[in-house]
Amino acid sequence: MNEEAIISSPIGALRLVAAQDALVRLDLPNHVTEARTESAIEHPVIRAAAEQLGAYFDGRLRSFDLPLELAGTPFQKEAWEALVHIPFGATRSYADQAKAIGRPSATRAIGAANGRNPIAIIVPCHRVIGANGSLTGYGGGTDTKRWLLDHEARVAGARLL
Amino acid sequence: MNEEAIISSPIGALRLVAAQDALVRLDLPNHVTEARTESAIEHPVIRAAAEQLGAYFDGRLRSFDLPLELAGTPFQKEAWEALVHIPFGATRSYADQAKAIGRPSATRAIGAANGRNPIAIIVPCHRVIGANGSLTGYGGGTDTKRWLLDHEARVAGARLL
DNA sequence: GCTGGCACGTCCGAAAACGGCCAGACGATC
DNA sequence: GATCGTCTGGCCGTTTTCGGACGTGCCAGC
Repeated sequence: MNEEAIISSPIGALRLVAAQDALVRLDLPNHVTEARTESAIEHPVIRAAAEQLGAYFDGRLRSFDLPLELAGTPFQKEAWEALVHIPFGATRSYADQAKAIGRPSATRAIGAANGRNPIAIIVPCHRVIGANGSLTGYGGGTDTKRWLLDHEARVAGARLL
Repeated sequence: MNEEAIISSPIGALRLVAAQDALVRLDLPNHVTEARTESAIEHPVIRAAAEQLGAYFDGRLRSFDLPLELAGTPFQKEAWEALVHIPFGATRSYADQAKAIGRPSATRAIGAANGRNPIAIIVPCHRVIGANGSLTGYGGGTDTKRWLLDHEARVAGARLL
């Protein structure tokens, strides 16, 4: 029922999964075990996602525009929804995100929800860091988190010139 | 995703549900609340089931041949699988059925599993009765259970003539 | 015919454990 | 004092675990 594709990126192989007409999942390299060779991409949503990801890594794209389908608890959906509104190149603390959804003290729950974000990068859970500036953690590994943040900072900075 | 139809029968309205290319559910009258009028049956599996049920109630069919999809726990699937092997017109005790799947002492669990049989009549949980011959119980009501058993006994007897 | 003990998988609710946290308190260091 | 680690207690949704209560039963014993 779900269609799947693996594409390469500067941070490694990414797995994209689409159901019907929406993207459902984007796994980071450390969760992509399958060493399947890339094949022709049939699914329109996956193809669009692949293209936008390419532009993102090239520094040509700052905000994604894709149909997403986020499966989770009501709380998780709210949390992920809040993530999408964090601008490219910016960061927020878990407390900020908690406030944004009207549950100022649910900071730990936010951490847990972000950890379950099914669509990495596009739903930018990497832009959420500790209130003291530490990276705290990332499903794809903190090194990947740092890479993404550095990348966005670099691109955002270059644009200012 | 699932297609559904309601057909009439000598014991009342039956609800048939099919998913993809297999029958998924058959509800007995006492669980069919909806008073929907019968409409044209589109789904091939539902149509086949309706035809075979007609033949069954007419005494022309003794064993069903339909693609079934039984959703349940491993234990339940085993239990239901055992049901299908009970011949038309025959009865077994819950203990018999328990032995048949290699768990001789799980008689009460068998009762519970039969009570959850999603496809009545076709998966003949009505052919299982107490060790002492009592009907004990039936999702569709013991009167319906008795009707089905009488019907099968009658048809089976007639065939012997 | 009725009663009580036994057996077994499943469901359900409650309780506890588990995180990608945070603010405040406390020393320690410079 | 200002800054920086470290530690502590509290916070919150989710998951896991656990215990008890069922239910289409059966058998022995009265």
